[in-house]
Amino acid sequence: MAGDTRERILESSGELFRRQGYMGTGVKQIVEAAGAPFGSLYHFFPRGKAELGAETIRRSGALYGLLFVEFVGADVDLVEGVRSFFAGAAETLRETDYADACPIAAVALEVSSTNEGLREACADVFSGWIDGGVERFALAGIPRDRGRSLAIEMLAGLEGAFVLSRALRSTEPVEVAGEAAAASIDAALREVGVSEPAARES
Amino acid sequence: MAGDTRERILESSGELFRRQGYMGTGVKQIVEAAGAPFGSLYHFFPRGKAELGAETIRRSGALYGLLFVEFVGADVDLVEGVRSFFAGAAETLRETDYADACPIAAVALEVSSTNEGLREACADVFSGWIDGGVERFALAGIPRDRGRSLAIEMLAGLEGAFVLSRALRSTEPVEVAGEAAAASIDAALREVGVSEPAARES
DNA sequence: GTCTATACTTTGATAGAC
DNA sequence: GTCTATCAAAGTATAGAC
Repeated sequence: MAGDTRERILESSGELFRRQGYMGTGVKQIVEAAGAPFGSLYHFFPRGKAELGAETIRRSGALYGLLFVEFVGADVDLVEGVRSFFAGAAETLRETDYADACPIAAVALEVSSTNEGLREACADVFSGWIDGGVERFALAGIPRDRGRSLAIEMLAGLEGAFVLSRALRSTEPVEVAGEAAAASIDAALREVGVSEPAARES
Repeated sequence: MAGDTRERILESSGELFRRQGYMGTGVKQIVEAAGAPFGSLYHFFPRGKAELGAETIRRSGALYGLLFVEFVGADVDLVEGVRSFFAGAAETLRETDYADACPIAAVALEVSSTNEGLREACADVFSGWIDGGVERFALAGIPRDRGRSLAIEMLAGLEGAFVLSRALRSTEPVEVAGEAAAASIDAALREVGVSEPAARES
């Protein structure tokens, strides 16, 4: 089908950026992993690595956002959903030998001070994730200003835990961060006056 | 004095790795920033960039650990010390145009799956930071097993907030993470039965 | 022992054959 | 339109002058 190799290139670059970052991944490595001829990259992405990088960040970011919705949909208990999301992240780390964590964090840290275009792409992804969290928390009755702090706290805990877990080769940080996030959300629900979290949502 | 250029090289590589990561920083850029002749690098670090990288990680990590002790020493209130540490991190971000955050996180994410030697160096630094946190918390009466979770939670919050703050060019995540860490530590102190946190420590 | 000039490899990118 | 062969530049590392 048309656009197939283009999609495979984006998929490969996503996996490689996640593991090695932007600067640590060569375009030759990307096309090889995608099983695509070298020239295809510049056919589909005329502006080269920078264009591919920006699109990869936005695509990977959107997909990861969907993963969160899958675990913490409007139909499941918020706190339990968050718990299972972090548990799933820990499981993925174990299964991939601590390679697959956040799809864009490595790139974000590399480029934030050196490549404005890619930095913006990362910022847009993070902003979208935060907004998504705010909306989900609002469904559970948490006001948006409180929800924003909560979403940032949860996301920061997850991102930092990924850094630690990958370096330490242990899921402990992700597990600890998951419990912390669950506790904070639970506390916020109580503040708002939801004694039984599930009640309001079902 | 002897060893001066060697120290300057380590200092420059530390600053550059912090901003651009390991793969994004060339050895030529390092010696230029250090004002050192190119050959000096291989004189002081015969095994090249990898050796320099490992030593830079351990040195930068140790220095950053000292910074934490400076803010959260045994003589200051634990919760207030943590608050001021995060506030100082936010101030540094603003002052450096969101460049100076964690000295090793960018490197850690890049190398954890591709360079075992550097990954180990990062893991040792993170472990040292966590242990330092556990000890400081123990001084405040928090049991070591609880203190370990607390230290990991605080560090993960900080690291993740750095990722977000640099990409978003906003100190909001670091401020939110600081409040969250302070709240968790405060809660842990209450669990342990310290109604007035400062009392036990002074 | 310090450093400059050079070697070798890999990188991102392109021109042009099909 | 798809891809192979090649280029210029930047990367790390080394050899050898002083």
